[in-house]
Amino acid sequence: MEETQTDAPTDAPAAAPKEAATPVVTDAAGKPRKPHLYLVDGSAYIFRAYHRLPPLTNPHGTPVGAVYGYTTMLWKLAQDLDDAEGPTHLAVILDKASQSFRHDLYPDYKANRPPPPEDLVPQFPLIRDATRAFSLPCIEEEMLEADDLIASYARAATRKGWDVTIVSSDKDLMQLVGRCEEPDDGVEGGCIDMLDTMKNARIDIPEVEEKFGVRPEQLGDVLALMGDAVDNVPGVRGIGPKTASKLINEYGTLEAVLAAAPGMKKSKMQENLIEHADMARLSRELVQLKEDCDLPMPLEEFELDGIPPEPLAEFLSSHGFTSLLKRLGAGAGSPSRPTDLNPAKVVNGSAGAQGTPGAQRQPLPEWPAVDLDAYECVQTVERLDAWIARAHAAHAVAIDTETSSLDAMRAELAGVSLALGPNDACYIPLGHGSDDMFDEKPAQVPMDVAIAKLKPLLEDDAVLKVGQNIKYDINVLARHGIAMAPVEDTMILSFDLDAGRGGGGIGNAHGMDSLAETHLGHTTLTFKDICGTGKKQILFSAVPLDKATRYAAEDADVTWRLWKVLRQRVTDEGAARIYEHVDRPLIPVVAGMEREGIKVDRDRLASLSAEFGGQCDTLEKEIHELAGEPFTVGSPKQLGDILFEKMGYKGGKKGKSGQYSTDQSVLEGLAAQGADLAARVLDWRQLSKLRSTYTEALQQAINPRTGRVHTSYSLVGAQTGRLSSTDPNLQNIPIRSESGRRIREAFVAEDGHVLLSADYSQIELRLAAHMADVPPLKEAFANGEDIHARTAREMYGEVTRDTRAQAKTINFAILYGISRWGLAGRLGVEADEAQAVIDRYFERFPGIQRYIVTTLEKVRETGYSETLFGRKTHFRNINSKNQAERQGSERAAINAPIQGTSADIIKRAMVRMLPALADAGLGPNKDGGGVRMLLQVHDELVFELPEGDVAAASPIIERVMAEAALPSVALDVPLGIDIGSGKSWGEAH
DNA sequence: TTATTCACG
DNA sequence: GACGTACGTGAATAAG
Repeated sequence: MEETQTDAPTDAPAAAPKEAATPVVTDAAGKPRKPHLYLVDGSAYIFRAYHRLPPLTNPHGTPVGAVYGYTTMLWKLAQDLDDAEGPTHLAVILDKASQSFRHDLYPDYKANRPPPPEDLVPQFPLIRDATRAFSLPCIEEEMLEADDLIASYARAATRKGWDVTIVSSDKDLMQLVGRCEEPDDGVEGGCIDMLDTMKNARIDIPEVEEKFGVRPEQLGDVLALMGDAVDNVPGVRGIGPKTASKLINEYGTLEAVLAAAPGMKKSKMQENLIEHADMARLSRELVQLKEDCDLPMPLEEFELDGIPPEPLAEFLSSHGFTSLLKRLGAGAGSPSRPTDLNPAKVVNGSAGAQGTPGAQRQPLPEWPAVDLDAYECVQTVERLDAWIARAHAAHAVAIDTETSSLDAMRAELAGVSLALGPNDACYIPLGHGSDDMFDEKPAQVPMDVAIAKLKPLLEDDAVLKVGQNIKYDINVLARHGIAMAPVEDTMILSFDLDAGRGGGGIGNAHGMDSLAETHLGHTTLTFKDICGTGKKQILFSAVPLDKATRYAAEDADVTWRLWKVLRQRVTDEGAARIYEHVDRPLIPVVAGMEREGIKVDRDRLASLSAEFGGQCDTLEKEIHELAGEPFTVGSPKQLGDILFEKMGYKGGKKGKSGQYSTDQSVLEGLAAQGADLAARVLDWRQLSKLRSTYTEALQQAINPRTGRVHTSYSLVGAQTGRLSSTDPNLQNIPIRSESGRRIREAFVAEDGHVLLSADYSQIELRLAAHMADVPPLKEAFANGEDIHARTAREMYGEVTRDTRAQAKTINFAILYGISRWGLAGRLGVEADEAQAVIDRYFERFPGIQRYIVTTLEKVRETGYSETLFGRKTHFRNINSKNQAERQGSERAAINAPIQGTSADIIKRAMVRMLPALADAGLGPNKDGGGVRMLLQVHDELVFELPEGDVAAASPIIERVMAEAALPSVALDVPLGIDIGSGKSWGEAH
């Protein structure tokens, strides 16, 4: 579609005859042409380009994705010079980052607008560079927004009889579309239209009418009524685009609507119209474009008279835009679009074509209620083909798999549901019917046929697959040979928006049932409703098809709706940076790690189990003897009674349940007083824990099919952004105690392979030193010093065993939000002495105190904390009247930015790791060679690789981890990485 | 189902 | 004057 070649023999995209400027513009054939001014809305463009284009970086590491998009757009426009509709004059208009007269009208104007993403900021000046490289004029004025300059230039040009095209898709500017001017001297008047270069669509009167239902000259009134959340134009509450255009169509103008309001039928809307009439009038002023600005540069200077190739070539090469550079050298040809556009955006632009009118901006009120009877059960190949064809056309499909198990590595596929829009969903049963050969199986498309049909759709780069926890579906489908991509996940969208907010519902805050309730006001069927619970629970494949269709298709339908709602919010609320650049790309990476699994030595676990079990038995007998009676050692209640009632030890503390506490610190206290029984119980507890939680459970966890243990990571498990691990939890395998450490020896590599462990050393303290700006700590890290020793030196002037240990305790206490009592407990001193230690720490490191104060101020005000990469964590109780609750939130809020930034960094490393290894020829291959990433334990990554590849892989792993914050964040401290390898995980440490 | 305890970072 | 004492997790167990 962009193959329109110019026939101009040029070495630049568009080189008009390079002659002295003449008042008459000529076309390629030398015929006079009516001037046509193109006004490019540069600022708006780069925001859109940023969100649509991949995060490219130039050779200097500067992000340039948006600049690249901008450059190709200018190239394309300049190319159109010889087109009858193309530009004869062109200028780029930019917003100057400052106040405008609208802020005087309404101080909150644009107050809601989130700051631009951090990797977009460095691209703003580059936009000017790019414009200059094309030798095009670039206009920006203090106190004026780009829209006003564009309006003023457009009017000035049409008065001269020029045609004008505004290159933008801004709805405010659409007010100008179709404006024509009859100039005084009788020359033919000029008209205004718009061009959306991303959709390659002209916007004229019919397009505006279609979008807003009113003529462009009425649009200002509609915009005033509906308001604008992004610019914070208030509008009238409860009135969206549909209602606004209906009202304007009915009454003609905003003033007429407001005047008629008292006589309208009583309704919430009518009340709002009366109550917010002033807001509507103010909004009208805010959306009014200023058309009489002074023009900083006369129109004539915008004439396109050839683009000198040298500065352009220099610009292109300095940013590594080699394909454009090649075209420039080759003389002609249009710049191509980058191939890997985010399909989500393509879909957003064309959603209206699928019979979901108005499903873009404010979808909620437009959608019909969920209708369980609207869904189709797909039982023939013909119907399956039809759904697949429609999904291809829609470019986005919500998908959900129904299976026999929550464990993706063991689950049997029962069916797949798809949704293309509200109530536009189906269920494709594939494994229904019991195994009883006398039962009649329902008609179904055979599994292998359906898989073969679905595979091209689910692997198509141009079709986005949307799921709720789609990592699960990826892994189920991977076992049927389908590598589903690209994907989006409504659960993760919700997490990146609302972590810590609790979602509103009970239970899993980001689970579908609670999301449907909060965002759609809809109560979904639950799995329990369909399959029952407990002993009577049945497999999904045994559910009758009509019931199964209602449940499964509803899930896909709801997922589709949630996606529309949440995806818009992610863009609007500034969560796109963390979602697009960290969490979304992590999905397939973590899915892959889960499928890899890790080998454990069953025999070794079994013998450890036996050993621990034997020791427990011996201890138990001794304990009963010491107690003078048999009792359940594992019962804290019975143990408490024995110790504090029967044996009369002092120091029993009762909790709120009226029970004595018998936790580790209590038993250690008793043991120190010589209570043998307490000491034995401590040993018993340790061994019993190791046996039941690890040596026994891990044997059960070995997958019979793969012979390995596959954990499941939750990407939304921890409020701070950390992963969590379940079934089994491989993030809490023992290491601190000697007998615990032996369990790690059972995690092993395949023959000829080794396990390699790479972990960030002291990453949270390093981040604290950076974020709180603590020069001595930064210096210590830069020099590779022992950080706790340095802290001791700073605080006490000398480093001894004692002062270092105390410094270490304080360093950690700081990360967790300290209290004098907490520290006193840890240090074994009185609270006032602990307070003195804290004071001393703050005195030596005032940055830390500053960090705590400013972090809490921000959280109290906004309700959330943020990591260096923009991940938000909300704290509902930060202003609670309940002191305990509030202080708990404060401690968590101090910790969250640090723990969360650390989580962001290792996630970024994980996303980059396998591509970096593959680039070095160390990618996984079919015969078990190459490096496989198996586990993540918060600050550690575990790999399995051929013994001979350790030397080649280690420096790459180290570099990717050490540089994971770049280019988005440049830390003041180096990130240290410790690497080790061996036949087992224990050995690798 | 809830509380307690303890494994990890 | 009482509150409850370090952040973030998941699993097993006893007992209601």
